[in-house]
Amino acid sequence: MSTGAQADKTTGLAINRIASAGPARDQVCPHNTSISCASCRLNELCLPIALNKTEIHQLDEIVERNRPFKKGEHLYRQNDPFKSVYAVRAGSFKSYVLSDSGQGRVTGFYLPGEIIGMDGIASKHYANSIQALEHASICEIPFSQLEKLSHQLPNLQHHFFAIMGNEIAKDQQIHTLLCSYTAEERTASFLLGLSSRYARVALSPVRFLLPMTRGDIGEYLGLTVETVSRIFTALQRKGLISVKNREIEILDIDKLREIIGSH
Amino acid sequence: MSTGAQADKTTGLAINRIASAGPARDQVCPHNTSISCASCRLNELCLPIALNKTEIHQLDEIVERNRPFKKGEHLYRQNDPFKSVYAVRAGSFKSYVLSDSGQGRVTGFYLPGEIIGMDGIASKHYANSIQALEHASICEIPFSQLEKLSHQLPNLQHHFFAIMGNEIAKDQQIHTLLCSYTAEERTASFLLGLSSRYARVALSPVRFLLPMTRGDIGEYLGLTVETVSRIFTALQRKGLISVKNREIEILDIDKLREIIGSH
DNA sequence: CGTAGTGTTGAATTGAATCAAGTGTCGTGG
DNA sequence: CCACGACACTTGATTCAATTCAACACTACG
Repeated sequence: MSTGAQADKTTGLAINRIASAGPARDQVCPHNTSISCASCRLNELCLPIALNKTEIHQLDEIVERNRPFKKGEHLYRQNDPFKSVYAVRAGSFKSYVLSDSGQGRVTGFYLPGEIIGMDGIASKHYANSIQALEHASICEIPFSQLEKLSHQLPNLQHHFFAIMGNEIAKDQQIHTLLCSYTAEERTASFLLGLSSRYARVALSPVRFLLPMTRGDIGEYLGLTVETVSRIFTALQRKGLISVKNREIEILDIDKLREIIGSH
Repeated sequence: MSTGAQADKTTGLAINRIASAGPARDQVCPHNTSISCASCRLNELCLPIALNKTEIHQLDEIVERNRPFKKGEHLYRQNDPFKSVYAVRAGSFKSYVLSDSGQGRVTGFYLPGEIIGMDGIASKHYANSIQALEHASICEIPFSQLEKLSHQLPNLQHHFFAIMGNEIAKDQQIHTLLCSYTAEERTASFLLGLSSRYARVALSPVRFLLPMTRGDIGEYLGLTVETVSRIFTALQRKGLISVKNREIEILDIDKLREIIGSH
C-alpha cells in the first residue's frame, strides 16, 4: 500500500479518506462514470446482488452514471417529482427535510452501496432533499425502468422488495433508538452503525472519517451540537474512542456495545 | 341508525366502537372470514386497489382469512420466521419490540386497511411482535405467493412497491417527529394522524375511541404515561379536544394543527 | 365485591437544551 | 504564502421540559 488511500495499521483495510494521489493499485477510481455494474466493486452489495451475468447486463442498460457531485451539491430537493432511485457509488450524502420554520432536520446518511430515494415511490414526490457531504458519485436508476425490469427478472423484484424491507426495518430501529435511548446510547449506537456500514464496503470498521458535521449528527439523533460534542469527549475520556476532528478511532468496540446493551 | 355502531352526531359517520348488537344495516360483519377481496369494504385502500376484477380474483385466491383475534392475542412474535404480510380487516394491532432489559417499546399501530409485517421481508424474520389491541381480524397474504403474483400482475407489483414506499416515508416522518417535536407537538400530531387514518376508513375523524393505552402511546412517542396524560388534560383545558377515558373528540382541529405548524 | 390494570395529579429531580464565550480549521483571495 | 473570514467545534454556567417518584382514583372484569 505504497500510494493512494491511507491504510488502517491495525486491520490493513483502507480508511474512507478520499485518495490524495492517484487511485490505489488494482482499484479503479470509484468516480469513473464508465464502469459497469458487472465490474463495480460494490456489486456484491448493491442492486446486482442475486442477479446472474445476463441479468446484470440488463440492469446495466438502464443505469445512468451521472457526473460526480461536489460537496454541498444537491442530488434532488424535497418535493421534486420522483423519477429515479439512486445507488451511491462513492462518497456520501445526507437527506434532510426543512421544517416550516426553515431549519432543517437530517433524516439519514447514505454511504457507498446504499440506495437513495425510496421515500418518493408512493407519493411520486421526494420527501427529502439529498446533499453530497463530500465529492461523491451515484448511479441513477429510473424507477419506471426498474419496475419494468423487475417484472422480467423475478430475482430483481425479490431483491428490491428486500432492499425496501430492509429500509423499513432500519427505520423502525431508529424509532426505538430515539424513543428510549439516552444521548450517550444514541451516539454509541450511531458510531457502531457507521462502523459496520464501513466494514460492509471493505473499509476499516475501527478507524474512519466522519463525512458529516457534529450538527448533522445531532439533528439526526435528536440532540444538539453541544451534546454530541460533549458525548464524544466523554467517550474519549473513557478510552472507548479516540476523536481528532472528523477522524474517529474505535478503541474498545465491546465496551461501546455494552453502553447500548445495558439498555 | 337505530342499531349497531354508534354514530357521530356531527358528521353522521360511525365511530370506531365495536358494534354492540348485531351488524349495522347494509354492512357485513367485518370479522366474517368468508368475505372476498372483491366485496371487502376496504378494497379501495388495501392491496386490491389498482387491480381489475380478474386480478382481484387472483389475489383472492392466495389470501387466507384467519379466525379473529381476541384482545391481547399475538399475530406473531419477534424473530418468528417471516412467512406472510397481513392486512388488517377489522380492529387494531400494535407492534412492539422487547429490549434486552425486558421492557417493551411500541413501534407502531395498525388500523383496518393497513399492512403488517413488511419489516420481516429483508431478514426473513419478523423484527416486531404484533398484538391485537381489541377483537380484530386480518387477511394473511403468504409473501412468496404475493411475489409470484406480483410477477404476473405489473399493477400489483407497482402497488406493493408503493405500499412499501409509503411505509418508508411514514417512518421518516416519525423520525423527524421524535427528533425535534415537544411532548405536546408529538401528542397533537399523533391525534391528527389517527384522525386521518380513521377518516380513510370512513369513520369519524373528530370522534373516536383510542384502542391503545396511554402507556402504549407514550412508548410510541418516546414519552412517559404521565406526560401523555398531562398533555391530554392540557389540550382539553385549552378546548382543543375532549377526553373521556379512551374516547377522544377533536373540538378544534385547526388549533390542533397550529400546535404542529408553529414548529 | 375485590383486584389488577389503567389513568390522573402533584412534587422533586435530572438529562439535555440553551445561552454564552471562546478556540480551531479550512478554503479563499490578496 | 499568509491573512482573513466563515464555519465547525468545544467547554462552562444556567435553565427547563420531561422524567421519576409517589399517592391516589377510576374502570373493567372475573
